Amino acid sequence: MRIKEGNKEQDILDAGIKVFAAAGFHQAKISKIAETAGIATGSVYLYFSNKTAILQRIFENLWKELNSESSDILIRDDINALEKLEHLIDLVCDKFYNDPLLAIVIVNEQHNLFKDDELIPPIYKQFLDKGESIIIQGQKNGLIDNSLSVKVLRHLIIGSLKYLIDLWAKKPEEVTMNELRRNVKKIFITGLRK
Amino acid sequence: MRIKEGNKEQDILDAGIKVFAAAGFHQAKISKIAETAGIATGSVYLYFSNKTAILQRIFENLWKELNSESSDILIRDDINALEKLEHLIDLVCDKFYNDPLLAIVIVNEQHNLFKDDELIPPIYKQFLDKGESIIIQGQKNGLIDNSLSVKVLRHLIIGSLKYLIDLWAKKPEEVTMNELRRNVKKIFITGLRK
Amino acid sequence: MRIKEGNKEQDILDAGIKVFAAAGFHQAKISKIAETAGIATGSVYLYFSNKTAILQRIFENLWKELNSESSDILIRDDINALEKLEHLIDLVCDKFYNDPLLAIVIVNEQHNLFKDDELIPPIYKQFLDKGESIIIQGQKNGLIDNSLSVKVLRHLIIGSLKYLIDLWAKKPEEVTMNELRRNVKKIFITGLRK
Amino acid sequence: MRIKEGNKEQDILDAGIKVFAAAGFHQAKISKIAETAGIATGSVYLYFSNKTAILQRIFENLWKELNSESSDILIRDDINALEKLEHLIDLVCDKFYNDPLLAIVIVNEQHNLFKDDELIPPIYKQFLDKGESIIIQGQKNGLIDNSLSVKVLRHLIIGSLKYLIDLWAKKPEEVTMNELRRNVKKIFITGLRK
DNA sequence: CATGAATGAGCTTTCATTCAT
DNA sequence: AATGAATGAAAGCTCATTCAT
Repeated sequence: MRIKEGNKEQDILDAGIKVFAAAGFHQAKISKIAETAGIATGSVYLYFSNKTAILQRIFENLWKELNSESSDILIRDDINALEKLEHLIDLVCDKFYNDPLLAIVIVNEQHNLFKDDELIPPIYKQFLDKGESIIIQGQKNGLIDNSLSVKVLRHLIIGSLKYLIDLWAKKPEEVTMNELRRNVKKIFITGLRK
Repeated sequence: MRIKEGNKEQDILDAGIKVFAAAGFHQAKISKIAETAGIATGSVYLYFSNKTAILQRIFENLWKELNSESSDILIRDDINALEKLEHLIDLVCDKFYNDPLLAIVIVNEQHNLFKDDELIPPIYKQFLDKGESIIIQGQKNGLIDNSLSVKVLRHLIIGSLKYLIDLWAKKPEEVTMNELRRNVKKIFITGLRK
Repeated sequence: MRIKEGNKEQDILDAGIKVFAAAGFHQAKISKIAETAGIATGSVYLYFSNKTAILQRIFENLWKELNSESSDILIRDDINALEKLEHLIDLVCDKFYNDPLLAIVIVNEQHNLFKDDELIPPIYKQFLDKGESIIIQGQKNGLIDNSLSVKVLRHLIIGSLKYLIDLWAKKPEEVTMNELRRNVKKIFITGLRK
Repeated sequence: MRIKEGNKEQDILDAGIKVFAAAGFHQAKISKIAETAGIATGSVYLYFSNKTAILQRIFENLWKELNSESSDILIRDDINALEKLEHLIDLVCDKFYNDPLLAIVIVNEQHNLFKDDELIPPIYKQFLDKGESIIIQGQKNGLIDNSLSVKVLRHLIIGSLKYLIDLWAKKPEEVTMNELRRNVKKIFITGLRK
């Protein structure tokens, strides 16, 4: 039998990121993804049940990674909540800095999954919960203004980052990742501090 | 009088907002927009050259309106830059508060236009420039930290607002517009202040 | 607007019979049906929701017609049950004699509908019921052997006719319709008589 | 010994009957047949050149068996033509009674072979010829009406049986095989007798 | 002989856009 | 201007068949 050479599943995910980033989810053709991955169209369906499943897995992998790495931040007791938030921002910025195409896909195509609640990987919600728990911790310790809504805050931070990262990924000449990172931290940390 | 024709064009735009908000740009059918507007499918093409043109006009109209109203804020000399920014945030919040469906469309479908630079209405860039000039003014007057990047800031504010407004439009029971507005102001104004 | 010329729905049904007869339901391509009907592929879907719906309508139309015409036979009081059966056989034979392609479709593709009970037009069951009621009448009047099962009989007659009509439609040189009709009547009527 | 290989071929045929009966020829997947047979998909092609060949062999085996067994009936001189026909009917009924799935396949999928004359196993025609020769014998001996067409008769009997057996195989609760057998014999034998 | 991953042609269905009326 | 029937290109997905191991 023909043995799987290399890791075709990963090839498809990589190709998916490229094609989704370039064309958007709906314009992306499976045949183009297959071609980019160097396999036949039909082979895509050996690894993923449909186009959405590819996008879903891209998301899942990203948040699984970020969630895992953020766990280390969460449990540290040598830094306070605001410093933890800074690390969280760094985590996200670093991830996307190393994979601009992934950034574009995440920012622009996330809503294709969010229309159907089932498609949102639970791991994503876990990641958001982590951020939320840091904010709550900060409020308890008097570092973060108690009058601020946790729900609003977590979306505010995510939203800002997403928008900026998309800007950076599409026009890296207009803003560097470090500049972006520094500004975001400055605003949020100063703004959040009581 | 041209009221009748003018109305029909507006009917299509209103229908477009409804249908785009409900189904997303790519899933939205022209036939559904026509039906919602109370006209025949083919008649849509008497007013708009294609589906994208409808979305484009929705954007243009929004930013035209916001741009026009923000002019009044910009020229006031009785308030400082930070207060002007507060008014800008109010302007945007009020607009979307009165038209949640529009909010959903703007937030989720904007990237369908941004893929092609030609499709971005110049008026949108003018609006961003207004915000930028307020920030620069604030930096000159020593109200806003000079080390912050104007370009990053303007996208940061827009991005945050967009994400939060989308949250509010889709799940108004989770967060009120006033809560949202208060939080955003608190963070940005405190964060921006030197 | 473009006005419907002719009867496109009927054109599609006629084309469907031709193509289903030649290629079988599963091999039949919608594009071929459209071509045969002289319209564009997509236009088929203005009249029928899918391929199965075309087959379904072909069946429905046939049995509607046969059911309607058999009503006249059923209510006659100048002929007995066996004579009524003879007329029923004539009815079916005449119908198919005038439309051999329809015969092939009915005989060979019926089971594509019968897999899903919902797809069987109720009118077909009504037709079978008519035949059954004639047999019961004949049994009551002592013309038909009481020991024969009505259920078996009605399927026996239908099954024989279907098989023979298919033979005739595919190889008309091997057997004439009149020969077929005469033989069927002879066997069943003599066989059924007490 | 070659038992092992012989078994595998038979496994595929048995699996084919199951899958064809359940899903129909066109919906039946080779992979499903392989799985049912307990072998790999590709292995099917070591024994059969394609999907149609499996169906073809199922037919061939059936008619080979029936043809062989009917030879014994044909040469008997202790019973007349009508009694021989009765035995032939019993033969067919018994065969299907012991293999209802086979019955379903034979009845519903036969036309997939009959579209191409080459695919019809010659042995099938030999079986029909046997039936024909019995009828001719009966006509010579004055037991069967001379005015009846041999060709029509042989198809009439086969067709009736097929349709009824399908009914029985699919809804055994509605009619027993013995009831079916009794009815068929009664009608044909009485109907055929001069 | 056996495997099952890989192939890719093929087909149904959708829908933005056109155009005859 | 208005209509809505008609168009036909386009793409997701299936699965019989192949073939490298």
